[in-house]
Amino acid sequence: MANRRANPEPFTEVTENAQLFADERVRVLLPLPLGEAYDYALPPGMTVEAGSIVEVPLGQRRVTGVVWDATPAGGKVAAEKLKPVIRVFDVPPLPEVGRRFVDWVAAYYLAEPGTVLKMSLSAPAALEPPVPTVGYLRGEGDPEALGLRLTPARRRVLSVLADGPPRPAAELAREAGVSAGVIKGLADAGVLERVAMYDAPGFEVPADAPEGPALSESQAAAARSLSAKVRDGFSVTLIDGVTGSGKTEVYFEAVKAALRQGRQVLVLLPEIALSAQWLERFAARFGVAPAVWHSECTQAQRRATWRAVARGEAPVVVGARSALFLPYPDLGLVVVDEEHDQAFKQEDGVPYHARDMAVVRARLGGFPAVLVSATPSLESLENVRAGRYDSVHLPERHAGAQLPDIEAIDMRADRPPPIQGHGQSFIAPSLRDAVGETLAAGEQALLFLNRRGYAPLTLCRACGHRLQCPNCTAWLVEHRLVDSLQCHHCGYMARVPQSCPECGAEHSFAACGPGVERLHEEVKALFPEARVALMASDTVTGPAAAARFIESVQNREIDLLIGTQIVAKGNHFPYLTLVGVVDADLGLAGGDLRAGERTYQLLHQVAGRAGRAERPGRVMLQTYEPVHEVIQALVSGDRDRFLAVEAENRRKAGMPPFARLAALILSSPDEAAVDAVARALARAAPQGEGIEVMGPAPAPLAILRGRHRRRMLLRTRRDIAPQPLLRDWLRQVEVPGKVRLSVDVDPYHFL
DNA sequence: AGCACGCCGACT
DNA sequence: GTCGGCGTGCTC
Repeated sequence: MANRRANPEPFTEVTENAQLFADERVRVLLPLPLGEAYDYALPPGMTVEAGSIVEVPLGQRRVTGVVWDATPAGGKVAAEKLKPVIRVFDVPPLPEVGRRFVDWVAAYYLAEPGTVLKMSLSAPAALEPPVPTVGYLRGEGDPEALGLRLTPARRRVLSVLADGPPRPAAELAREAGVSAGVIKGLADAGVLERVAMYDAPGFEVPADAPEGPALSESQAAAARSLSAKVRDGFSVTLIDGVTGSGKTEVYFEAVKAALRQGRQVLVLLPEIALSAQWLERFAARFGVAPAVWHSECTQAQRRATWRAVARGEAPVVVGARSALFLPYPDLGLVVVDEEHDQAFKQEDGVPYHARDMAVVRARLGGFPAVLVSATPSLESLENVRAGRYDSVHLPERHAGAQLPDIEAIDMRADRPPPIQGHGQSFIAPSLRDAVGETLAAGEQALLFLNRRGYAPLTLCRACGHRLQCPNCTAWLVEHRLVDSLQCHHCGYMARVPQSCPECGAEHSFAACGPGVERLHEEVKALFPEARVALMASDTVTGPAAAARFIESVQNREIDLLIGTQIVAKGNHFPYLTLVGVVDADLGLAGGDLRAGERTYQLLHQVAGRAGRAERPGRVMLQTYEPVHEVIQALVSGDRDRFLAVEAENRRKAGMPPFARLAALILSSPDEAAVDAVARALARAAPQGEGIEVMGPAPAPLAILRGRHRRRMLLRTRRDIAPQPLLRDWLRQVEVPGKVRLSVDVDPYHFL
């Protein structure tokens, strides 16, 4: 049931101390890639202030923009050419700190300010006044005096309304057990009064939440120190603690401290859509649900949340990275949970890193940022080491549960035997036995394989032809569940052909290597009795499906779960005691800068799914390289030594976090045109002490969506900001329209 | 980002 | 002869 309230909704007050513009010229930043704010004429009688959200004409259309800074002196566009501001929206102005943040992000990532602003204006419907529902109250009119017969139905309506708040007709009719006609009749006669009702945001989080669970000494100390920081302006603290060490409980105390100060709190999660468990935890602690913001929110939810945030009526927002750009009037704490997660790096649109920008937002707003992880990023650890960030260690596992025992299976010695009728198999005998024992004990097992579909490569046995994407330099992956071939890079889909497109041989395709669907097949052959479920992004479509899956595992309706990294994210399965990582080497190939770090983080997180209740967990890693430092680190549990080695390798190689990188990606359907621009860029490359340019080279995905791609990499010493170099560099090179040049500052992926 | 203006193929 | 394809370019 929606919360409603009868107080008037519209926002009309003028912000205190606001500098109202009386000039006839205002600068308006539009959420478009225009390079700069445009000047508009302010019609007589209309007043705006910096941050006012306005509608202006642009060419043939009307767009929403934000009055950006103080009135420009003069301006380069002649006053006669200025078009007038059409209207000012009746919402609070975008706060000063939010505007500075947009400018900061745009400058850092060399993006157009307008494209960054677009992320702040992401709920257009929120700007329009809400449409009220009609509510009914007991009115002045006396039924007797009006000569109205008090039928039992009418009497029930009046008695329902006697005690309380106004209700919409449908609700009132249901409560009183009458038809809508009775209510309408009473209202028309004047016995009931009609009032406008607005959906209340319902995001209020009490500042005096009940006491949480008892904290251990170290947790309590950490909580106290974080809570104290909430009063002390900007700081960054890394909470570094293993799964189950109570990190969430600790930062909840900081949330509570910020709420007590009357300030807003933002918690960023990597994939909010999959974190129903986090929301339950929050609700259990604070008694209410927080405002939620992510890409899967409906238009109505976005509208309500944006509005509530802007009006200061959403004390706690939990969201994906884009929640950083909401118009908080008084943000007082930002928490980045799972701070190492690469999902915080946005790759399309403006490529920004939400963890880093959360720190920037905290600095601009003068409040603390808290980064949380069981496997912190090397960046954050280096910031701690250098004294830029504080850190809090939460060593012990809470409530006596044991860390899982991790072992490596050497696949060279413990080879999976072929299965009749299935060809290759991928589960080593020792893992198979362990799964058998686990199921026999009535416990659950998870087989983790971070590869969607049936097989990563399909080829023709007759001629060796490999099924390739027509638009990309990538193999097509067969998805048997939906009977299609898919490109995981561009979304291309096709039916599996009957015969080889190259040699025409019939039924000649052979699957190479495992995907989760193929693993599923093998598992069904090995454990025909087990109830098996497959969890991948194509079987889990959206948060509701994810919640159903998780629930069925928790209810023990499933014995054996097969999943991609979608299962790694923060789900708690109390009866899961065995995790088998089918291909622990998978992420290590390819020579990516962060391959080792990422694989360690992912497998550590997957391993954490095992044995979280009172049952001890067991984790088995299938590997062809058991001596690899990542595998060794997981098996020995010596995370810090691994990170030290990894950091030392990066330092020696002159790579982040000990240097700065920026990638240039050129793309065009016309290969010659891309190469011409690449050569021109190479000629104009910046030079100097501590500056290095690599490339151009074909990108690892040399053709993506039909566009030829070239990469260049600028590397600078940590103390040299790459942005001025990049700006200077790009200014010198003419880029024809059909060639796209994008800049990725602090790149994470090297595709 | 839209939307218009602008030059080349299949249709009333 | 027009309707319409989407390639370039502008929007205060």
